[in-house]
Amino acid sequence: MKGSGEAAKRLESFLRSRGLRLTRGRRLAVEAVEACGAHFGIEDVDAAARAKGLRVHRATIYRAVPLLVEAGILRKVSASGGDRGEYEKGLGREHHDHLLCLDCGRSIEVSSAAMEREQARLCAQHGFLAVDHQLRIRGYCAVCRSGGRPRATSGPPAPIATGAPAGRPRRR
Amino acid sequence: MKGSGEAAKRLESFLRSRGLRLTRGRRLAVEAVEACGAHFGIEDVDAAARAKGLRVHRATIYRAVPLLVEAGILRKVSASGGDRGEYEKGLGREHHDHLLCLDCGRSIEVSSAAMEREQARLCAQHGFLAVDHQLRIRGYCAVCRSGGRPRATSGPPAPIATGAPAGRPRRR
DNA sequence: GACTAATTGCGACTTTGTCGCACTTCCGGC
DNA sequence: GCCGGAAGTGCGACAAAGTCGCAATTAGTC
Repeated sequence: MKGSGEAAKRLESFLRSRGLRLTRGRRLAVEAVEACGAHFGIEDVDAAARAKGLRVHRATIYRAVPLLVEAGILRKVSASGGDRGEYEKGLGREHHDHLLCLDCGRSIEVSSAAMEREQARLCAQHGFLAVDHQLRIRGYCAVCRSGGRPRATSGPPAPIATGAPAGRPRRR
Repeated sequence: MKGSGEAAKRLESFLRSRGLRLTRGRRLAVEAVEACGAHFGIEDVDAAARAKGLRVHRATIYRAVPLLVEAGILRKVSASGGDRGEYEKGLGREHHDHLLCLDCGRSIEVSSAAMEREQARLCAQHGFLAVDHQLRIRGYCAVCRSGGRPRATSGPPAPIATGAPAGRPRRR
């Protein structure tokens, strides 16, 4: 329950550097985010806040999250389908890509120096200045391929996850 | 205006193989898609259909498009921000990745065998069976970097595009 | 041509996200 | 410590993107 330290500090200095205010809403947003799993959407942050008894309005979260991204506390990703806005914590974690299992919904994080190099080469070749990038490979994970696990189809979404809160797969 | 041939044929055999029907709605959806640019959303398909005087309901398009994806006629991508569902034609075009310019909004298609190889290696290493993948690098294109073009910020979205219909950038 | 299950059209509804605006709170100055 | 003004919040209304149930229609089959 303590560890918000770093993120909070980062937020504060970011806000200061931009002449923005460190407010209750923004602090609570960070707290709520801390309580989220590996990948989450804004609705999850909202839910986490509510679960912790923090009173912040949805609109405030929507307004705070982009700041957290700018501050480097969060990263915007589209780990799953890529439809709704999704985020992951970005502090103290190096860049990684995602292998997304279409069966159990799990998302495996991987990273490859060779890949990074190749991307850099591609960019250079096109005179493109990269800011960030995102690779998502969809397919079937080793566990599901060997059929050793309950499928997402018909049944609970397979509890084993990168660390997500509880239920990402729900949609309506 | 003629060329729907291939896609239509593909759709037909796909539907047949799945015991689904080749209906008016699905045919019109393909036609409308043909009229779209390189990257488009479902609303664009709808608009294209309307523009061609084809009467298809939005819901029908929403139902048809996933089939077109399954049939390999379309590919789902999140070329731009990655928020709303976006698609591109997938027929007869080999896989490519996207360099997305944050300034002019253009999306440059690139492909790299080395990258594909590295991805395959990564998957193998994790026992992951890839179905498809998507790499998106965001940053600034050569044109914008040299400052030679009107910026998206304040002003029309830079007409030079990968071939998109007309107005993707609009939101609300 | 008749039959039947798949599909469509339609509108209502949900979800996700944004906006304007009055009220509150932060924070630098005194 | 208190003040003042601007930044930020809460709120509800709204917009866009998607989905759903259902009656009417239609593609295929016999």
